[in-house]
Amino acid sequence: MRIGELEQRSGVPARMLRYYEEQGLVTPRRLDNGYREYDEYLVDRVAKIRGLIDSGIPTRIIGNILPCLNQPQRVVVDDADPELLEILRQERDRMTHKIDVLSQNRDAITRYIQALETAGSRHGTRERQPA
Amino acid sequence: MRIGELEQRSGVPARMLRYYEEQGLVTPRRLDNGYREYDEYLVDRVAKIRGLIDSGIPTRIIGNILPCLNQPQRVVVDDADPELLEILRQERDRMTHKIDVLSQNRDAITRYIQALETAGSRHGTRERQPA
DNA sequence: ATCAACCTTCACATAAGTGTAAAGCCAGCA
DNA sequence: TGCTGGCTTTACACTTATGTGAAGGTTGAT
Repeated sequence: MRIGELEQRSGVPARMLRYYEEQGLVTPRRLDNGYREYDEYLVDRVAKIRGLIDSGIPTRIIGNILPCLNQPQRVVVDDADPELLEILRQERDRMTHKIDVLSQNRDAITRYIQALETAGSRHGTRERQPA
Repeated sequence: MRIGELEQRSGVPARMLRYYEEQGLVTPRRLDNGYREYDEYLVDRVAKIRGLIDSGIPTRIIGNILPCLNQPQRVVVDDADPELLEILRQERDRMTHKIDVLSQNRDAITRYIQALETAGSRHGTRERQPA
């Protein structure tokens, strides 16, 4: 598909898709006329990239972990580059840490919201009911 | 405590502490001589701020959720600003989303690492043993 | 007096976008 | 045939967020 369709289907603006290509995160084939041609699986791929960037993973790192996310569960490289392996382990640990931080803080926010809601309803304020 | 001690104890460089103050995330009292004076609980606070920024939460948002993290579990505002409440709910949901994205991708990385390790050991490569 | 820790301020750096102009491609249609 | 409109291309510049470096000055302890 071309860039416009991918924009529609992935929700990622064409402008960003070109930017991500510049950053080496996606490298679509080119048609004879120079237009970018994207494979089907890239719809999910670019959504995933968005999520990762949004979660504080820099593009430089995302480039490294992309091979882990191959749609057509492709060949794991025969012999592992030990440097890459170490990068992956580090990044896995960093992600675990982010998950912990986010969980803790989300829970704190949740408790705070509940306290506010309780306080609000005690005052007769209109609040959404628990489901 | 002064900025140097906070730098030591929180691991956040003094330069950044001043920057976060500029962004309105911490507002230490001032001594007569103009030096910043930080309360004890800010040691944890600034570490939390670091974690949140690192997890892709912009400072503008962090400013909003800081009240949720009060050390001396302070007064929940008597009447809830419904706008703030909505911001909090949105941010809670966004954080949940980030957690999901990170978890999924971390698991994919973990599987990939294991595949690499297996492939490596099959080739006689030296690898760390499972504990 | 000297020296480290602190102050402000201005400037620079990097990442991740975002705007947009000027041109190329192509399908439909008079 | 040639025009029009929509999609696509590159290229250059601008913006915002998050820092970082360093100059030049003040404070306080020894």
